[in-house]
Amino acid sequence: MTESYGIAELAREFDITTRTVRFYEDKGLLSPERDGQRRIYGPRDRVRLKLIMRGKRLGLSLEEIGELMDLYDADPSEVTQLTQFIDVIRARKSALEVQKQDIEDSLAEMTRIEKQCAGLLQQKQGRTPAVSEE
Amino acid sequence: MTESYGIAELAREFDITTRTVRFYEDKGLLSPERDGQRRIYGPRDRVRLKLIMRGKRLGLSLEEIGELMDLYDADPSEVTQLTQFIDVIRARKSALEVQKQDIEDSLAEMTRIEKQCAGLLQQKQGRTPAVSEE
DNA sequence: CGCGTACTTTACGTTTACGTAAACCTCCCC
DNA sequence: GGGGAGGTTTACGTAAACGTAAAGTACGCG
Repeated sequence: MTESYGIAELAREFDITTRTVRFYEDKGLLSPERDGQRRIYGPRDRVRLKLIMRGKRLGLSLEEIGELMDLYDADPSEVTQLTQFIDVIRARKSALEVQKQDIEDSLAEMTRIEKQCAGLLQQKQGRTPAVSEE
Repeated sequence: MTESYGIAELAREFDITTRTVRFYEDKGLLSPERDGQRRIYGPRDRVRLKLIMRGKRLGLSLEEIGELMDLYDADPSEVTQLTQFIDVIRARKSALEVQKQDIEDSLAEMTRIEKQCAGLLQQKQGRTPAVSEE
């Protein structure tokens, strides 16, 4: 028997609201089974939700996330589809490379500022290790 | 004499609308000079706009971008401010590290899929290197 | 049976990040 | 002096991603 979850359970795990989970379903990103009127989520939904959260952290829209997940489990049969498919993936990849570069630039700047601050702190504190009292 | 730009000029360079540029000003992210009623943008505004665009590519909100830019040119005088400042920067950095990891994971997956596709393409095309004609 | 807990649908509200339109300057040029 | 070209303010519109509230269903329990 494959493991399953209720909506509250899933929401708790990913630290989102049940409203959000239903919203994602509404947008076609999730498609849980039903037990009567209740939603039953399986492992596949969990994986998808994990991908959604990662996509959000990367700043993707729900629509983009959906397209990406479609890519993940599509298997293109035609050769022309296949080559188009590869093109899409390469485009997505190079977008990610740009983003990665942006991150590295940002990290470098912040590290620079951080060190600068550390230097200032040394100066200012110098012979003042405690919080002025005593 | 320091170089300056009109709003349309700046908008063109960053491939956004003038509406957007004014909107950023409204949100306090830019603060151009004025020549009569016209806005005059200097090098500082250009740099800021570049930072804004990078922030957007990283999925940050305009508010977050503003806070970050405040960090960039703030210089905290008090020691307590300085240490808080460093904490904020470190938090920001670790968020970026998470994002970087997300990107690397995504890149890995997409590369996997890409290779899988390339393999399929080899199979299907096999002895059909050209586009059928000739 | 009534109560609580968990879930459901329906629907209007809210924030962010602009788009789009209207109506008004203002300088330059023929 | 009548246009443009480029800029301005004011203001209403919109898409995305949920929040929030209302009203109903379904189940287990003392």
